[in-house]
Amino acid sequence: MTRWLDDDEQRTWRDFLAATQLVNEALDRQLQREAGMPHTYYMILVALSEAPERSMRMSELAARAQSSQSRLSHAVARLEERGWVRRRPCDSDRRGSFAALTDEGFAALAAAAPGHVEEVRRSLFDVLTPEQLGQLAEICAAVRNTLEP
Amino acid sequence: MTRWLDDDEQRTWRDFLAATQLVNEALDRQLQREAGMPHTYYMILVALSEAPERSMRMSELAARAQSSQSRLSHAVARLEERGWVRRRPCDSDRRGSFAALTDEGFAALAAAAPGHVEEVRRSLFDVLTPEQLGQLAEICAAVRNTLEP
DNA sequence: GCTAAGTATATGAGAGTTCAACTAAAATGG
DNA sequence: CCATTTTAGTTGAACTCTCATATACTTAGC
Repeated sequence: MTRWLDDDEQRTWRDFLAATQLVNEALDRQLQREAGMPHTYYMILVALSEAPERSMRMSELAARAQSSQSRLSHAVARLEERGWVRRRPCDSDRRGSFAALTDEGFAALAAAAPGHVEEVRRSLFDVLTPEQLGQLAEICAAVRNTLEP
Repeated sequence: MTRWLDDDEQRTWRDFLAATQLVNEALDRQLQREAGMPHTYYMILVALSEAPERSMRMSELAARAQSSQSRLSHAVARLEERGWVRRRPCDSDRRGSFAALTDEGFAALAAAAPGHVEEVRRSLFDVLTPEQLGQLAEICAAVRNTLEP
């Protein structure tokens, strides 16, 4: 009944798990060490920094930062404590709220970005040939398009 | 100074993050829902099940299950509470200890495996062409060989 | 309009992870 | 040998994540 993985598939799967975990751990450690934040927080700041007025509705932000709403809510609470983000109510829909990046938050992001990009290159881009990078792009796009709601 | 990512690289990077996260979340949800354990626990059980006598030193187990020692220690404590794993001291090195999969643990693993493999296929293997799968295998192996200690 | 259903967000508890510190036992090396 | 350093493993605290639930508002249906 079950279509088990053959040896090749097993190896691919385990390499996939190992590789993606290694990349994610490298990212998280670098950001935690040099910027005092986890990667998920960094993604939230990035998303906000790219929005008009550096401000966005919470649900929109959750989507862009690839976060669940609950996770985002907790995270923004912490970011607010640090003064990096501020929440404001939404006028047109009184259930909603906006999260806005503060100047301090933008500064923290700007300070973190170079080290982060370095790490991204070190742990992924520099490891692959240009051809492999192209292949990876297509593979990830395919997965994303299939799995994303 | 900083070599920022160009637009193509940005897109690749974000697709990579999204895709790997989607796969990991799918795995974790499936296992949590149908087997009551996170994927990290599953990996521990798998590693043990493949060892001689279904038993292994903690450090070896940490390496095989891609876990930090601390994480493993906590996890095995929980697995012990469930009766899925048992710890025994090591004779030849009295600092060390073995973790052994119990029959109940093996049964839990056997019960979880089919649904898990299904999910692996659904969220990754079935999405890709055979060619892409080969490419992914090489990419992941390259990353692993570079980043792994 | 008024009720029912749906949406946007928050919140609390429980569980897992990390990091730094700690214990204990081996290996190293004068 | 004895002192130092390394290794194996555990532990507790702080933090993040998930899941279920709660709240407040909005939209639909009648």
